[in-house]
Amino acid sequence: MKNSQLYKGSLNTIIMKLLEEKGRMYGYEITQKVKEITKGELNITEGALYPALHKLEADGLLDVEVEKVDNRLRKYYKLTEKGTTETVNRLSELEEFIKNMQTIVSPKLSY
Amino acid sequence: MKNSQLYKGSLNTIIMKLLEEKGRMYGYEITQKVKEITKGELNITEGALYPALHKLEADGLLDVEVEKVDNRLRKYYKLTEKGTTETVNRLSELEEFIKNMQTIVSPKLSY
DNA sequence: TGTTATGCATAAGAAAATTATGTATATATT
DNA sequence: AATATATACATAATTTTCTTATGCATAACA
Repeated sequence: MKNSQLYKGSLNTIIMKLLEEKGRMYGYEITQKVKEITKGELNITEGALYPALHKLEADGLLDVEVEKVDNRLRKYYKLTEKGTTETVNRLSELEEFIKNMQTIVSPKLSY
Repeated sequence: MKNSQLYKGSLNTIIMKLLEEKGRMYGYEITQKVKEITKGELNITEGALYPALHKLEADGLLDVEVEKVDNRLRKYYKLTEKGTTETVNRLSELEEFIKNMQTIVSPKLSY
């Protein structure tokens, strides 16, 4: 999704967090939202996004609702109950991950 | 390297940062250091570590010195000049990444 | 009328990891 | 003495995740 490979593995967490916040979103909306939040730094490609959404759905973490807006198709995704539970876990993992990476970058008095 | 897939893509940066700090380290030492820093949360597997070290060396970012300690082989790695320069870039990318992920997790007043 | 934006999708390939082995020495345990 | 754990390296097969390229279709803008 970007030149920096650091974002590898974080796409699912990003999607789930946004859905937790927004309630429901469609694919293209997610790419635009992330671009906005990161001030253009992170551009999620369709080749990464859509397979990710399909997998999350197949795993029972997301539900889909298809709607037609302005004669164009939109697939709205939202978290299932299972997905909501899983999001809590993912987010605490993310916080731990960030803490650990910060410790590695700026070791302070830790080691 | 762990159950959480978030660490995917961060291994090279971790290695380079540790080498920048320590001067030189050998593979096994890196795994132990990371385990210590992250309080057991991040366990770098050999299958990830050694190919990563070999690639960094092949790319001219690391140099190796082989030593025998206690009748056991050790391969000490250190940053080349090119590697040191590249580490600066990687670390600023990491900081940007962390900032972006924090914004996504806790949106504050940003959007 | 051609480009950009919106909106979805998949297929081929690359990159980076996991999992499973393999070799070898040193130390601790039973 | 035998066995398990720790130290220290390595690679091969497979999987996960992403990039790059391509495809279809409508809307808006220049």
